[in-house]
Amino acid sequence: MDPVICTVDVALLTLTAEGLEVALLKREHAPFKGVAALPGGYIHARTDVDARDAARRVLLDKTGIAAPYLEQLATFSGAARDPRGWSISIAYYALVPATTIAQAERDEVRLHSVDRLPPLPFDHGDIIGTAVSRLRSKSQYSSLPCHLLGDVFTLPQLQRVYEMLMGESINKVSFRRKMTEMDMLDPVDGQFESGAHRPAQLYRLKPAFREQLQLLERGL
Amino acid sequence: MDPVICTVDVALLTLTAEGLEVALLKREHAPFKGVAALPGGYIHARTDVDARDAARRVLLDKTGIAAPYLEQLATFSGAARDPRGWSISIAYYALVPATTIAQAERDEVRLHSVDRLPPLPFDHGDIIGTAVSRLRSKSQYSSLPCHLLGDVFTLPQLQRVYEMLMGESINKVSFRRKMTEMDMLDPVDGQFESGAHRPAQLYRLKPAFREQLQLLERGL
DNA sequence: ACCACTTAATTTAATTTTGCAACTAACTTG
DNA sequence: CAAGTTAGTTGCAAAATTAAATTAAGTGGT
Repeated sequence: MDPVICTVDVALLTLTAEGLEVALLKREHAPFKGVAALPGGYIHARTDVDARDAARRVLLDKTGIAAPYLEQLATFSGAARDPRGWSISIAYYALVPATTIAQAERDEVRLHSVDRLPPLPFDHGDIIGTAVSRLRSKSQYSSLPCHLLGDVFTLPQLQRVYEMLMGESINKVSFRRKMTEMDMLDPVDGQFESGAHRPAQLYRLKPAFREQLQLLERGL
Repeated sequence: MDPVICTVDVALLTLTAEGLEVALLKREHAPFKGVAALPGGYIHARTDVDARDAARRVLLDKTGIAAPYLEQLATFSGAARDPRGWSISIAYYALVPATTIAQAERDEVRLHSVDRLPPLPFDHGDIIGTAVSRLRSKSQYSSLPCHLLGDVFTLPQLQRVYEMLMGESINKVSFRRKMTEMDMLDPVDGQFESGAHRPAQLYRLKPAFREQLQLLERGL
C-alpha cells in the first residue's frame, strides 16, 4: 500500500459587481509558499469524520466562514500534481453571499474574478474551472444560485443572479413561472425592499432546500 | 499527516432483459472475504498515473474488461466505512453492453439487478445507489445511454434503452427529433436489422462522443 | 401471388409551453 | 400631484411537444 498525500481543497465562490469570484489565500508553507491558492489542507484522520468534515474544517480555519452551501466537486489525483509526491485532493465547492466574506474580516482572503486568475499552484486552476462549469451548468435547472444571495431576497435580485451565471437575459414572465414551478421560495410578508420605485416582495429559500437542491424538469 | 487507506472502486453497469445490473465479485481477501462486492483495490502510487488509471487497471485485472466508458462518480471517505481504518474510495462508474460482460468469460463476475442487491460490504450499496442515480439523471439530457449498447444499434433499440433508464415511455417523434438535435449518430448504410417486419436503420456513435458526452439543451 | 401481421418511419393535427408586449401597481422625487 | 422607475400581471402569438394517423418495408401462411 503505497503512501498517498490526502488533502481537501475548497473553491469558495461568490458573486459581486465584478461577476463570479473565487477566494484565494497566500500559502503559509512550502511548496508554493506565499503564492495565492485555494484554501486547503491535509485530511486529519484522527479528528475528521470524513472528507466533507475536513473541507468544512479547512474552510472555517482558513477563512473564518462556517457552514455555507458545500458540495463535493471531484477528486483530483496523480503523481504529477504535487511536487511532494503522489497526491489526492478531494475538491469541494462552496457558495456564499458576498456579504459573508466581508463579515468574515480576514484580510488574507482575497477575491479574484474567475476570468482573471493569477498563476495558481498545483492544479488549482483546473479545480476552479471545474467548479465554475459545475455552478453554471447546475444554474440552468436548479435552485443552486439561491445560495449566492443572503437569507432573504427579491425575485428581480434572484433573476439577475441567474442571468449573470448563465450569461444571458431571461424573460421575466418565464423566470417567474419557473420559480413558481420549483416551489422553493417562501414569501416573507410585510417586508419589502426600498428605493425610488415599487418595492419588491421578499422571499426566503424554503428550509427543505438549504442543503438539498430543487431541480427543474425542463430547465429555465 | 495521518495515514489514509486509498482505494478505487468501479460500479460496472449494464442493461439486460432484467433491467439495470451491476457487476459484483466475491472478495478474495479480508475484510469481508468471500462476500460479493464491487471490483476495487488499492491505488498503486508506483505505477498508476492517477486515480482514473487505477480504476482502469482494477477493472481490467478483476473483470477482464478494458476501456469501456469510465467516469468519476464521487469520493467516499471516512473513519467508519472500512474496519481497517480511515479510508478513501474514489468511485468510478463504467457502462458496457451486456455482450461485453459475456465475452469477458470470467465466471467470478456476477450481474445483480440494482433493485435486488445482496448485503454489500463497506458503503458499496451507497456507491451503487449514487452510480444508478447519476446514470438515470444524465440519461435525461445526454448521450450517455449509448454506451449501454454495442457498436451499432437502431433508433428503436436506443429509445428502449432511454425508456428503461428513465422509467417512462418517450414519444417516438420527440425522441427522434432530440437524437437529430444531438447530432451524435452516424448512419451505417446498407445495413439493417432482421425480423418479421420492416428493418430499422443502423447507427453508430460518432467518434467524438466515445469519451465525451453530448448534452441536450433542454432534456428529452 | 397475395393477404394478414408486425415494426419502422414520416406526416398531420392537437395540445402545451414559452416569449413578447402592453398594462397595472407602488413607490420616490421635484 | 405629475414624472420617473421598477415590480408584477395579463393576454396573445409563436414555438415546441405530444398524440394520432398514415405510409413503408419486411416475414410467413395459404
